[in-house]
Amino acid sequence: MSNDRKRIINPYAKEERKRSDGNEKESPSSTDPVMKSNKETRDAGHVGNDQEIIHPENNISAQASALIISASDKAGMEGIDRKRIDAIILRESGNSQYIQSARRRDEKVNGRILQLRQRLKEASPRECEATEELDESLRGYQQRQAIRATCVVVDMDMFYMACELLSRPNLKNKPACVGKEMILTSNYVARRYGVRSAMAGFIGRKLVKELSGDKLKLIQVPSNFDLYKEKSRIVNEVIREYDPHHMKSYSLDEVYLDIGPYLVLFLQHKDYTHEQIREALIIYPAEVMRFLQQQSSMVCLKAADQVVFRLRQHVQKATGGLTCSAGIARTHTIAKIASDKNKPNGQLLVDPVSTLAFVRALSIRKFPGIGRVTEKLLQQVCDIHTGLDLYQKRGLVHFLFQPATAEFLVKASIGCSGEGSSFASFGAETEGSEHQKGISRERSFSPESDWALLNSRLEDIARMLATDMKRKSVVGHTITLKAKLASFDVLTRAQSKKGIYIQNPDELTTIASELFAAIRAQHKNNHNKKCSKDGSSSFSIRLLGIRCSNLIEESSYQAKQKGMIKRFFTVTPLGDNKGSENEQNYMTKENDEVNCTATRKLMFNRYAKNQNGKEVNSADIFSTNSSSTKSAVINVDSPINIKKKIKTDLNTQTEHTVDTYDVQQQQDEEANEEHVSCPLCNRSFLTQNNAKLNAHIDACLNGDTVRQVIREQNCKEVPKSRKRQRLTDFWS
DNA sequence: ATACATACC
DNA sequence: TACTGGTATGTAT
Repeated sequence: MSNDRKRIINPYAKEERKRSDGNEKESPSSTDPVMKSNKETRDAGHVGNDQEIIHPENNISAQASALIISASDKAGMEGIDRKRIDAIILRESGNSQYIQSARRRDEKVNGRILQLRQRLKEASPRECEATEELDESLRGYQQRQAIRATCVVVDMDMFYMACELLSRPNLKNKPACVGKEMILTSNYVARRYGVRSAMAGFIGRKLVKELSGDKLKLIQVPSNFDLYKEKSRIVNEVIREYDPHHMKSYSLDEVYLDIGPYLVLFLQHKDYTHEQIREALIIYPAEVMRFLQQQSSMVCLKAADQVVFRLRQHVQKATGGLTCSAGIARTHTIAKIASDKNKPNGQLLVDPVSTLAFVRALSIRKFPGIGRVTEKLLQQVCDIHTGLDLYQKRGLVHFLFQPATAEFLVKASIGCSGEGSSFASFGAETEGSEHQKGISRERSFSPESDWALLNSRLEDIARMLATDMKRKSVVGHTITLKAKLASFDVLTRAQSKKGIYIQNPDELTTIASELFAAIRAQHKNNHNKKCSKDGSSSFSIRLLGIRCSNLIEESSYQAKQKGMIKRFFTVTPLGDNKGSENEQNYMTKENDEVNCTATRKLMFNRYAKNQNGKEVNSADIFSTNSSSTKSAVINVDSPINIKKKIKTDLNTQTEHTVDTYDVQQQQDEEANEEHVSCPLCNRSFLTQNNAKLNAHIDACLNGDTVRQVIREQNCKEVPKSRKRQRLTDFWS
């Protein structure tokens, strides 16, 4: 295990850059303490009850640490005068709303720190020890580790900026960045002045101006995402040749892949050119794992390093000169960390046997998933700063943090985090847990309090989101509205209704508006209570966003919908009240207001009458053979929505009874040849115009039929509104 | 189920 | 002159 323990450090990179961040110092023995007795590490696992690990925030950097973006942890920012930069940032931030909000957030984190310290104080040393059970599971993780380093992360160097530099090479030696109000990325000259991504533009300008003694000015190039997308597409295309099977782009400038299969062909056929390997790779090589295990470790490492070096050259050539950096390791997490080590235009291979030593030497902030806050908590509560600290105090971490968090942290400390995307389970993991959990759109603007204007912005956002959802063919169950006040406080409000999934922009808008109104109401209410004098403080908003989560495939929802509609109508009207288990889900909730079963029976009878007793497959009714009408089906209401409308009708029947059937619409339909009849009212429709049919069914369910059903049910006349009202009006 | 927090680029 | 983004996911209750 120890003979070929060797870390290949960037044998091909042009420049070996000096590092002063202390992460390169010789790491502790890499013999595996998880495997041996953990006696000596146990002692370090508990921070003494009365040990003072509080660092009073007297210096600027500490004060700034959680407040501002002052990462020196970024490539190209080593050895800069961080203190001076932080001081300028703090000063320039002044007392803006933003910085005040950041302070409030930071105070909350400090509160958490105190809370955790208190828990720690009350704990017995015993509780903070690593349990045998924990170490047992860690051994399990380690044993399941991939043996070969085949995971690769390719990260483009200062991507947006580099794209711009292609056409503006003169900016290379001046401090420059992409982005106006918000800096997206900066070049390496600007980074020396502390200018980095996610920094406000005016801060960046001030930094350069001041730190250059007023000699230089930050050049800000507006972003051009079309260009970046195009370059990104080229990069993806190149990288796909190295791993067509699991290559995945994480963002415009980051790609994950596994070169295991490529290595097999590379090693099996030494005479193959890249083109030949690429062709052969389309058929997944069998027994990749076994083959690579049979090769010596050294051979695999060399080959991997060589292949990735070629890949990077390939990318550079194909993009007209964009450089990238890469990490190669046993897991994608380690590869990701490694990709940053020799940036720019470099690569780092972490030998599997050196992985432990590698992660132990890392500052915890380097681990993807440990950000500003977690770093602060770990540092100030547990005195944990490095991967080694994290490992040694794993018992403490388990005691203090939620199980999921603790597991993540401890796995990170032994280099096993994100192991799901390691080669062995890459495919399965990414297929299985790949599905997106949510999708959202949000937009910032200058603080605005005009209600109508805000709502029109909300509608725009809903439309954008609906477009995205349609493109991805997903429908969402939970709708969340997010609003950021002028004070930068963020309020959210969510809603989800059983069995209902949304994609349609109008429905999205409706729900979002309702949620927004609720937020406003609550906010005004709160504010009125606080300021007894006058509650007229305006509700000023600087950001609106909508998010859909609990996503499912559009097609599966369609299938479900069809099934539901069919069941809704085909359940025997004489059956008992219980129905199928599905039906019960949909039917029970509103029994108080409406006798749903009775309603359903009546509607079924109507339906059956119209069909002359012949059973009709609802799928035949609600979809046509046209392939471009996919979306229309979504608009067909689920039973619960129908009931909601019935309920609404009942509640507001006197002034709000709806007749959505449009004369013009009817004429349009009559002018055409091919017709299909509505299952409820028997009116006929174009088969091609699915949207109209669905709109009609919707309207029909809302209007005539339901009204009649209710009338029959209630045995009394429901006054009919003379006024025509469109469906959309009904909803607003 | 939902409000809020954290992280990423 | 102005004056801090957008998207996704996890945690706490």
